[in-house]
Formats: sequence, structure tokens, C-alpha cells
Amino acid sequence: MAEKSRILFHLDMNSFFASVEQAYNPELKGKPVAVAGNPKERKGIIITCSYEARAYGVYTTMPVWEAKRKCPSLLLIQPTFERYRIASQAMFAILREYTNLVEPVSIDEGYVDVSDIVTGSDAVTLAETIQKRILRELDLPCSIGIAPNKFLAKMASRMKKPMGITILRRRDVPHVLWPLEVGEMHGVGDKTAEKLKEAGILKIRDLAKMTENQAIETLGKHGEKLWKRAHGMDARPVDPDSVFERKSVGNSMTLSYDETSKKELMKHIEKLSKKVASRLKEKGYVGYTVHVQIRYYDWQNRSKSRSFKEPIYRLEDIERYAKKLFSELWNGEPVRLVGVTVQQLKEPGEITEQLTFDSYQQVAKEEPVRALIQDLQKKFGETSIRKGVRLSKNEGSTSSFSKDFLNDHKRKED
DNA sequence: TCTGGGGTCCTAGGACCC
DNA sequence: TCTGGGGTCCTAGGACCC
Repeated sequence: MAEKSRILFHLDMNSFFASVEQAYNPELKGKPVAVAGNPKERKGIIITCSYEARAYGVYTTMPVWEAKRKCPSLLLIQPTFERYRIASQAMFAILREYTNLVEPVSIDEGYVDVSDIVTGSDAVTLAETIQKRILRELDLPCSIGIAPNKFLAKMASRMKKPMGITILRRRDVPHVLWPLEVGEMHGVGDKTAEKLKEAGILKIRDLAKMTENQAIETLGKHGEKLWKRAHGMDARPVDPDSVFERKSVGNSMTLSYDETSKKELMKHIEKLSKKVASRLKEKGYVGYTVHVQIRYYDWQNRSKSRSFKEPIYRLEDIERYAKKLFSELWNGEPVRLVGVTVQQLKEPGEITEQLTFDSYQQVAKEEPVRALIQDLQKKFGETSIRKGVRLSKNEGSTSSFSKDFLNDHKRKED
């Protein structure tokens, strides 16, 4: 069955964190800049770097000491996520001026379905307009891929960077996509590339020339998906709501050194539980599963989780269960990283909006639902809860940001 | 002197139910 | 006196992405 013909953009901000820092501090423009964690705390890896830094061979995930060796003049900046979040919202606000069919994928990229607002020949013009606006109003560069589906748009957007606009049609797939290494496909990481290599599959062309069943025999269900993409097929819709359907909230930390003291580890679990609890509250979510992760000194990962009938959202509960799970999981060996996550999230609106007023009152008598509702009433007011307003959905989706807005924040910080 | 922190999706085995 | 098959939930682990 033929897919309905669509025109999608994939917009990808170029070296986003570093570009935001350069927009805040124009003296950094034209220089090798890297946003990186603190090297003293063993978190010293490059998170993003400017194109000037890339010219020296610096790339994301490279340890800072190595980056410094490759580029002695590298300017290192600690990340300020608040800035990135504001810039991101401003960017998405611009996209939503054109259509509501905007799907954020991460802080710095998203899909836009422009099928209903442009015809084929106007798509490039619209992409240019958007790209210029983001540069002019936010001082940030981006690349845009234009294609009939998400996969091709994603592949297209990274073909020209920075400030590129690339069209990738189905008919371009054999001569543009097929010559690429299979590892360059979105969705193929090291492990999958290695498996494919063992099967003699090196180029995307080789994958496309397999039969679909051969791809499935080699990689399972993942193989079916990749095989279709190698043929330029991808029916996933652009879903503006996906951003509101969060599945988990978690925090983890790599420790400054491998830790063996149970007391210290428990302190870390407490800290992480606090962060998770406060983020859950902020977003207005409750969860039903608590999940604890340990990464040992030798990079072995272990995890343990438990599900509950009652919603989990209070700090005491998260902390108590996380500690219990950690104690059951830990084998006493040195720990490199610990993490706490709450999964199986629901918005309280989803719980209350199904209830009539009577059953609302009845359920509200029960712990811990009653405490939950009381907490939320304090924060949002009784009516919004009773009406089942989807609280987090109303946050920050329509505000308009501009360069002035960014500058206001800049001044505040100064 | 290696490898952050935020996530999503998939797989696979066992429990449990009909 | 022998044990099907489908469906769902739970849990652990892995691959991948930015």
C-alpha cells in the first residue's frame, strides 16, 4: 500500500549548546569552544563543541584531557541547561507559528509536517525563511532536511551542516543513501553495524539488496525496520503530543571515584530521590514503578525495579523504595554510577478526569490519592484538578520567545 | 588516562489468567 | 493419570539516540 505523500522537515540545531553559548557571549564566535562536564569529577567529556573545535578533531563524548591535547586553545564552558531550555522553547515557538504539527524529538531537534501549508516547490522557500528567522531572531544556526518521511528528513538534515537545507526524495535514495556506510543510518549503532558487517553488509545498498526476511533473520524486528528505511520507507506520523507522553523521570550520577561505602552510596540515593521527586512534582506526574541502576567500576550495569498498585510521587516513598532496591541489588563491589528512576508515569489529570464528582470524593478519601490531590490543590487550585486539566500540557507551549528575551536573561545573569 | 546524563524502545522469560 | 495456546503484566538487560 502506498504511503500518502507528505512533506516533512527535520530541523536540527547545529552544535546547539556551543552555539547558544556563542549567542550569549559573541566573543566566543569563531573560536574553538566546547561545552563539557567538570574534568576534576571524572565527568570531563565533551558534550558539544563548535565547528572551529571540530576542525581540530574534537568531538562529542571525547574526554576533556584528550580534547585539550588535540586543541590546546580549546575554550571550555560548563553547561547551563536553563539557557538551552529557553533557546529551545524559542525555536519551537517559531516553528509553531507556521503549523501545530511540530514534534520535538529532543532539546535541539524536531519534525514539522508542512504538507498542508506548502506545495512541493514552496517547501524550500519555507525552510529558508525558518532558517533565516532562527538565525536572525535567536542568533542560532540550524540545518533542515526536507523529505516525504521522518527517516529521510532526518538523514537529509545532517548531510549539510551548518546552515544546510537538503532535499531527499524517494527517488534519490539509490544514489544518495545507498553509497553510505550502514553505520551512518539513523538507528544503526556500533553493535548493529558489527552484526551487519559479520553478515557481509557494509553499505546501505547491501542492506537494501538483502531480502526483507534475510534482514529479519540477521537483526530480528529491528532488521525489518532498517530494511524498510534502507528503501526510503517510513510511515511514522509527526505527533505533536508525543512530547507530553513521558514514560519515565530519572536522575543518575557518575561518582567522583568508585565508591564502596554503603553509607555514602545511600546518601547519593537520597540526593537522586530528591531530584526525581521534585521533577515529578514540577511536571505534575505520578508513577507506579521505582527503578534503581548501578554501574560497577568495570562498567557492568545492573538494575532492579518494583511496581506498585498505588501511585508513587512522594519523596519518602521514592527514597524508601530506592534504598531498599539498592540494598537488594548491590553486591558490595565498587560503584561507578547510581541512578533512580520513576517509571509508568501518569498525569494526575488522567486519573481524576475519569472520575465523576462522587467517585472523586470517594477516591479522595483514600491514601495516598488524597494526599496527592491535596498537594496539587495547593499548587494549582482546586478547580483545575477537578476539571482534570492536563497540567503539564499547558506549560510553556505558546509563549513567544525572541532574541530580546534571551538578552533579558543574559542581562539578569550578568 | 577512556567512556555524562537524559531518555525511548525492544526482547525474553516467568507468573498468571482464561 | 496430562497439559494447548493466547494475552497481559512484571522484571532485567541491552541497543540506540541526542
